[in-house]
Amino acid sequence: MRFTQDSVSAPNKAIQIAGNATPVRRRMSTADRRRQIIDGAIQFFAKHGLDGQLRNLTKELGITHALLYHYFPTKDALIKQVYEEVFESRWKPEWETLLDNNKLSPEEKLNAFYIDYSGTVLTHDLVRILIFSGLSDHTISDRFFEMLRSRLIPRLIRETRKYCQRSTRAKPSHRELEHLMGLHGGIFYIAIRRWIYGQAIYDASSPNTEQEVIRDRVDSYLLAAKTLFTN
Amino acid sequence: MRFTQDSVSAPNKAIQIAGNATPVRRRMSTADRRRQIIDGAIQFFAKHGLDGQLRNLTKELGITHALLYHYFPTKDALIKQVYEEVFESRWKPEWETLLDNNKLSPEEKLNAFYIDYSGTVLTHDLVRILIFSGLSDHTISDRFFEMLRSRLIPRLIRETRKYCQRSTRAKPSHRELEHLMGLHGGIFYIAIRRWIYGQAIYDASSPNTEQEVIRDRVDSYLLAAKTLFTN
DNA sequence: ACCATTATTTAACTTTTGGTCAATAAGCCC
DNA sequence: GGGCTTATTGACCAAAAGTTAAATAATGGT
Repeated sequence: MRFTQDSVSAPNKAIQIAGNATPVRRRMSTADRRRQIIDGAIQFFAKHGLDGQLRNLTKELGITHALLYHYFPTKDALIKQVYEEVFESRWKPEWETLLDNNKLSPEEKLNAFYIDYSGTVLTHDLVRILIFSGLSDHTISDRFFEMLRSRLIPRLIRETRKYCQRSTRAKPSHRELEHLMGLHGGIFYIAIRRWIYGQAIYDASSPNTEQEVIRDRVDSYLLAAKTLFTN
Repeated sequence: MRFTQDSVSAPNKAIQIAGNATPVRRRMSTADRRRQIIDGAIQFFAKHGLDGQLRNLTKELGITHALLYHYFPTKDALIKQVYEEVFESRWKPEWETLLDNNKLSPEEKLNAFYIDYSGTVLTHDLVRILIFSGLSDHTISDRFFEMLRSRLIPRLIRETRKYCQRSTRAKPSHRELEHLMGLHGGIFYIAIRRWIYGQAIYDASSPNTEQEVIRDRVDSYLLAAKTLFTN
């Protein structure tokens, strides 16, 4: 009886040899292996930083580090690919349509947006890689923040004004922007504490605490905006 | 005419040979050289991370990397020293006495505290090293946050309650703490944008904008606290 | 069942980098 | 000015880590 890797339990997962048995050389399709490497690299670099050693990464993947060079000419190329994947893929255009939806109130929009944003962007891999990037060259963090600035911030300001019943369409003032940054940073700080400082923020008891926290943040923001910017 | 380094413009600054002339071997006192190395290391590690190469650090200082080992037995020893200097030395006990001062109103205290905190803690070197530490082992960030948690947070909560005219002395609720974290994170985010993302936040026009921003943050926080926690 | 393709590995090379040590010479004291 | 102390250097080592090249062996097609 022959054991091809395909007939085994884990169909197309990495081999992850526990240390014994079937040191069979597994041959994946280029696309699959590439995919696997990138996914592994994302987690790996998010965890150990961009200085993480390729030999360790490939060990986790169950391949030789030399194989990496069959798929990526250099470490930097791999890192660049990781950047692309992590950021390009997680930006949701729906956020913009959500914030433009006329059927919803400003507070509903802001709450919904930040809850979803927190779930998809403020994630272990993305936040850490974002920070790693920020600490070295700013290329990624710049690009990411630029998306924020051009796509989201204007809409968030607009909704804030709507909430305050201000009808102006003037360019956002420095003060308005900073007030928003206060909210944004307050929410981002949740991710910092969790993924950078490694704090366990919420007691396991209530699973939806994060949403409640975000709601409080958003409500506080709007409330304060009203007194800061009304009349 | 002989050119001893002393007779030259920069009296006790590093040599920083531009590439030519007087490759004179300069001999400093142990204390001075040590000081210079530590100061340089703080900036260097803050900029390039703890993985920065000693040879580059010493090149900036104008010395050989071997000399470093005359002052510090190992790279870790140097890093540890950097930690000590940056963190141990910048914590102000005055913050606690300020927040305990009965002559001041809660809003005055919070404003004064966060403005000073921002000026001494939320600084290029400290913030970046803090984040670098958080990304690798949490030893430093843990220690730092613990100071915050035990010394400052209780006082900040107390003042917030005082502002809301709540007389309870109960253990801060999760919600109260998170509300405070919203403020704290909002202010920390100023530092993130500036020192991690490398953004130029304030227009050069008004030099005291940061204080105004912080004031707005604090005021918003207190305002929202009133409606969140009153009655 | 065999062949051609190419994914994968083995083994090497090179550069980087923390660390050591004997030799050198700057500054101080007499 | 001569000599002592020790700050400073140049040369070197070994391990770590990126990169390359040739050999090996799955896999798919015929």
